[in-house]
Amino acid sequence: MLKETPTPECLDFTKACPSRLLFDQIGDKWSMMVLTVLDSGPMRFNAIKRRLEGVTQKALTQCLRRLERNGLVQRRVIPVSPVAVEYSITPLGRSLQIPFKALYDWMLVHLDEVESARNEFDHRLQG
Amino acid sequence: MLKETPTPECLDFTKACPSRLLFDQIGDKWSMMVLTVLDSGPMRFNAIKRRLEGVTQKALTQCLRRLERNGLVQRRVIPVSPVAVEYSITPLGRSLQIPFKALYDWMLVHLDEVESARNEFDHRLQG
DNA sequence: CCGTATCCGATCCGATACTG
DNA sequence: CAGTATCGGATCGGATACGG
Repeated sequence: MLKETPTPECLDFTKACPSRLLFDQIGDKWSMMVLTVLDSGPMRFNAIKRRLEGVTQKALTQCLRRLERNGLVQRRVIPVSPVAVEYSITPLGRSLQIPFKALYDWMLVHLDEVESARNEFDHRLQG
Repeated sequence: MLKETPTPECLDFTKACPSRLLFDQIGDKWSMMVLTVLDSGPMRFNAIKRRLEGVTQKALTQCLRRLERNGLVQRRVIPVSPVAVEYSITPLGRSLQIPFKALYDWMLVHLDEVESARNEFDHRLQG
């Protein structure tokens, strides 16, 4: 399975860039909000669902599975009837909140700039 | 256009969460790598394309347009023949690199943990 | 309550062809 | 060189129905 060797100035961002391995998993619509919700404490499935207005059961299930698979969330089945399932954030997931909050804060600070850039761009297309 | 009022404990993350307005725009496959590449200096279209192995012309064009629209990248047409187009990172785009690098560094530090969590999860499904 | 299974339309994405 | 236009397959995402 020989691979072509990229030239030195042609870094293979596709496969080598570690950020891909993260962004692919948590850059989706709900992951970060789920982690934020769980950061306040363990919560059951439908409780999370109620906090994320607009999420469907399917989407939330897939999201929680992926977070669990990546070690960011823990799933615990409580054997009562009907069954209860409690989700909680792991230490790994909690540590991710730090860099994510930096991104979140950047957005709060620069949202106005971004929006005016969008308006200007969209206006140039019309004018 | 009256909206239903969410209960206090039911925050409307869908529409109110500012992180969505950012993640939707730069959480895609190539945006962050484009910004990283441009962080080293202005570059022409095909030069960027060569640095990002695997990107198609269509994907790169769309990505650069979106970054330009959000004020993170500037596009400059140089009127020679055949036409040359130079892309450069804006101060706004450069400032985004700071929180992004925090996320990138988190990944470098915790990649092993994430991967072993994945292996364990995938193995539980089989076993 | 907490899912899984299925269907189906919308959307993405790459490949290809063409243009100034 | 730097795009635009178009097409078809793959994938996403919601709605619905059903099961432990």
